[in-house]
Amino acid sequence: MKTRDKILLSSLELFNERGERNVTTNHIAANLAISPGNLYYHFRNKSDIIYEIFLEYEKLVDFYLDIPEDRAMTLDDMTFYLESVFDGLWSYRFFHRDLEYLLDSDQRLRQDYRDFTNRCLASISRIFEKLAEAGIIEPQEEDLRSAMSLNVWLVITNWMAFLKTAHAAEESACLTLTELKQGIYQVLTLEIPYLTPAYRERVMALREKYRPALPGNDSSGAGAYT
Amino acid sequence: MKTRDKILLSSLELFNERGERNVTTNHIAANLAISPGNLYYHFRNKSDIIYEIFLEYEKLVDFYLDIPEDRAMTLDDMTFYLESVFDGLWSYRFFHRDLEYLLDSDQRLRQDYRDFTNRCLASISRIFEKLAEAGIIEPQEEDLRSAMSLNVWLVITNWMAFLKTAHAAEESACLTLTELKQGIYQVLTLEIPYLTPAYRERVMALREKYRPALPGNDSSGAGAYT
DNA sequence: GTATTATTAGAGTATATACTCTAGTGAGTC
DNA sequence: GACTCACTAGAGTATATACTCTAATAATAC
Repeated sequence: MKTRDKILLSSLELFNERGERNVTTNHIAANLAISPGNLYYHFRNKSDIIYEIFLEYEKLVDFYLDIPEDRAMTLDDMTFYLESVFDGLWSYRFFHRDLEYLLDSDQRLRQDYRDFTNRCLASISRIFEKLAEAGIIEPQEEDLRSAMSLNVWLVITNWMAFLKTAHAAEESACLTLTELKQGIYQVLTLEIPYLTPAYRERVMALREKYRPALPGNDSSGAGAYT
Repeated sequence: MKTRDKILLSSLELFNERGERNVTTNHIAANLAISPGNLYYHFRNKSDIIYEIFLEYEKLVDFYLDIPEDRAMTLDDMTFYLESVFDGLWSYRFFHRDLEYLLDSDQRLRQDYRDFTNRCLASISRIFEKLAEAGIIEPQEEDLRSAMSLNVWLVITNWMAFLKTAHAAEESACLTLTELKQGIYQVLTLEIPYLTPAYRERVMALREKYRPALPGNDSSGAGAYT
C-alpha cells in the first residue's frame, strides 16, 4: 500500500478515535512510524488530508444515495438507504464532529460540503417522493417534503453527537455502530404520521427493531438517556 | 463591573464570535486589556470559564422552560417557548458548536450537560402533553412522545450548525437571530401531522411567519439552501 | 552505468498556548 | 501609620503544533 493511502487511512482512524482536534500531523506520522517530513511530502497540510478524506466520504454517500429511476421503491430500499447512510456516518464519524471548524479552515471544503448537503437533501426528498409513489407513505406537497427532508437530515447528521453527549462515560470512545443505528428509530419516528394504512404495520415493525435499549444498560444514570 | 464578570462576558462574546477553539485565554485577557495573570487569578483555567458560562446558559433555559402546572397551555405559550429557546441558543451559540470537545475536557460539564439534556427532553415532552390536554395537538402514547421530543431537541440544537454550514459565505460570522429563528419553522414542521383540526390553521399561519426566505438572498448559490 | 525522479528520514523552526511566578497596588481597618 | 487582602501587571515557562529544510536513499529511464 502506498504511503499516501496509508496516511489517509491512519488519519481517518485517529480522527475517528480521538477527534480531529486532538490529532496532530505528528501523531499521524508517529502512528505510521514515518517522519513528519515524509507526511508533508505527500500532503501540503492537515487540511489537505481532511479534504481528501471528505472526498472519499462524499463518494461513498453519493453511491449509497443513488436512486434507481427505472423502478418503484420498496421498503427494502428504504431500509438499505437508512442502514447505508448510518454506516457511512460511522466510518467517517470524525467529520461531523468538528464540521464548523473544518469548514472555516478550508474554503474548498466549505463549498463542496454545501453542495454535498444540497445533493443529500434532494435525495432524501426524492426518496420521500418515490415512497409516496410506491404507496408506502402519503404523498405530500413539495414544500412540506423539503422541510421534512431537512428534519431527517438534521436528525441523521446529529444523532451521533447526541449519543456522545448523552453518554455518561468519561471518554466518548465507547460508542458502537449498533447504538448509532438507533438513529434509524428516530428517523422512522418522523415518518410515522405519513405512513399509509397498507404499510403502517410493516414500517412500525421495522422501526421496532431499532428501538434503543432501555435505560439500565449502563450503571451510571437515573436519566432517560444514559 | 467586577473583573470576574467582565471576563465571563468578554469570553462569551469572543467564543460566540470566533468559536471557543479560536479563542485563547490570552485573547480574552487582551480583549479586556488585563494581564493573563489577572485572568488566572479569577479562574483556574479555560474550562472553568466555560463551565461558569454553561451554568448561566443552563439557568436561562431552565427558566424559559418552566412549565406552569396550574393552568392549560396556550398557543402563545408554545410560541414563547420556541422563541425563548432560540434566543437562549443564540446568546450562547458557541456552546453547541464545540460541545463534544468541551464535554471531553471537563467531566463536571459532561455530567451537568447530560442532566440538562434530560431535563429539557422532559420539558419538551411535558409541553406536548399539555398541548394535547389543551386540544392543540392529538394526544400520543408516551413512547411516541419521547421519540418526538428527542427529534425536536435534535432539530433545535443543531439548526444553527446547519445554517452555518449551509452558508456559502467565507466566514460564518454573518448569521442573524432572524435566520436562526427559521428553526422554529422546522420544529413546527414536526408538529403538523399531530395538529387538531381546531388549531391546524392557526398553527400553520404561525409557522408561515418563520418560513425561510427564498434562495436568492445570496448571490452565490444554485442550491436549495444558500 | 548515469541521470532523473520519487520517496523518505530526521533535525529544526517559528509561533502559539495554557498557565505560573513574583512583585507589586490600592482600598479599607485598627 | 502599619497591616491585611483582594486584586492586578507582566515577564516568563514548558510544551505543543504545524510545517520546513537538507540530505540521503530507492526506483526508474535512458
